[in-house]
Amino acid sequence: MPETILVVDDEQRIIDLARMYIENEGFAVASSTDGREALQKILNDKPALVVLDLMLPGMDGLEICRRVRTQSDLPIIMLTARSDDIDKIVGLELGADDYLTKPFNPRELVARIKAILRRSERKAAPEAKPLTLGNLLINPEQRLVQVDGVTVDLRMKEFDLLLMLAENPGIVFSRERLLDVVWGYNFAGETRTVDVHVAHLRHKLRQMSPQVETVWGVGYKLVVD
Amino acid sequence: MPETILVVDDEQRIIDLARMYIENEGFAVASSTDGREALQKILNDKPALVVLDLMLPGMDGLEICRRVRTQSDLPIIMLTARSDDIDKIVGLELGADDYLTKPFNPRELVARIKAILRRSERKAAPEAKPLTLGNLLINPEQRLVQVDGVTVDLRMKEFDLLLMLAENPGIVFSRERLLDVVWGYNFAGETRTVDVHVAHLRHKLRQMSPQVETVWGVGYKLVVD
DNA sequence: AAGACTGTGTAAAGTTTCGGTAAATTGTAT
DNA sequence: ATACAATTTACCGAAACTTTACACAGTCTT
Repeated sequence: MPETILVVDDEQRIIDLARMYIENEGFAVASSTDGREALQKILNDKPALVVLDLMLPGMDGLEICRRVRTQSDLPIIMLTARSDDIDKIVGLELGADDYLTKPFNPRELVARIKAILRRSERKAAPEAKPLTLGNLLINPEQRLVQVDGVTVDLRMKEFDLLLMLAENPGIVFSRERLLDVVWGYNFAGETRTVDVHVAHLRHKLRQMSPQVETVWGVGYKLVVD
Repeated sequence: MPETILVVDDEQRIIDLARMYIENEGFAVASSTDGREALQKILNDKPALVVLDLMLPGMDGLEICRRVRTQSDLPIIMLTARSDDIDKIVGLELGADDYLTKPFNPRELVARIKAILRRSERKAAPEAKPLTLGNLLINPEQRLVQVDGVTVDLRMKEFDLLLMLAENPGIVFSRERLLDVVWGYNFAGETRTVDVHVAHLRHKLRQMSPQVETVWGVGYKLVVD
């Protein structure tokens, strides 16, 4: 399921233009021509980012920006008609993430959307410290795995899966839970996928002292013995 | 024990960003989003330097700066949203040591922090000392790179990229992270840009013993073997 | 012990990512 | 303004990885 970008502008023409380019990049687009309605949609559609015109009927962009900011740090790109306005907005420091003057280049808009999402999507990596479990060593920031000092090559999903299990030894995770965490909450595929990666892990980590155990009918856990 | 830099800004996003790069240079980071709290922390945490946003809730940056100055000559770098403001501040002569306009380049911020600390004569943290890794030599001050004593011509981005990787050998960096550090956090472009520069590096540094490795689906790292 | 259900292993199909080349764009110096 | 250098974008084919499919093996229930 693609991420949604909410575009708020009183000119339908602008919305259509933006929609064309944004959808072309694989995002979904929601839109509104009215300030109040926009606030509603922010709550309902849970957009990943809002493109917000300064001048709006209902409630102006500044006010919306301010209100959103009291609630969340949802990324906002402000559109203004005159470049003077940018100084004004920036001066107010109400926490928009970027600014663009009309007429804007749609490609530029898309580039900035991507840049901001790239930044804000950075997964909070809580534990970056190396981790030892029996003869297993995991260094998250190097994405390095060793068993008895011997480096084992793991692929991305294998590593993420092992890390998840190893950070919580003994804890049972359902396949659904593992999909949520390792694959992302919007993963649409089969839970069986997890099984395959567990199989790969077991195969590559034969010599590992903590073992990936199956909890029948429930999921998997890592046991340290 | 590392020196502490106190970062004061009302936007948590900015703080997080600054923290990432400053800590990466071996400093500790304290932070505050509120003016009054900041004054407290200056007393408690005894920072070596303060990065201070002009606009703040609680008490604005100018006032804090003024108060600190009555007590000590703790180095201060002021952040402002508009370049106009700098003239204003400088006019007030309240003795900040440097100024930076938002959006700022995090590398630039770090560079100025180091410059000021160096100037203020305490033995500053990890200096821009030459760096050796296998048969690779990097001298950041001269922006000089040698492999087996043979100088290699690198372009600006190539050098910055290599330096980032070489300062943290073994650590995996996502393209996003590299864009943030080398290109600046408001770079609005493709992540693939990184790939091209990595390709150039590999081509120019065939003989280098540490190698730039691809971590599939994640990013790049420099491995020393 | 049979039947129903859950998990494993293997391989093929599908998808994404990456590296290289070249073209387009931007920046810099003449 | 023009030429040259550096950076960024575009695109394709290859490689790496992921997911699906399916037959078989194991486990639990009655």
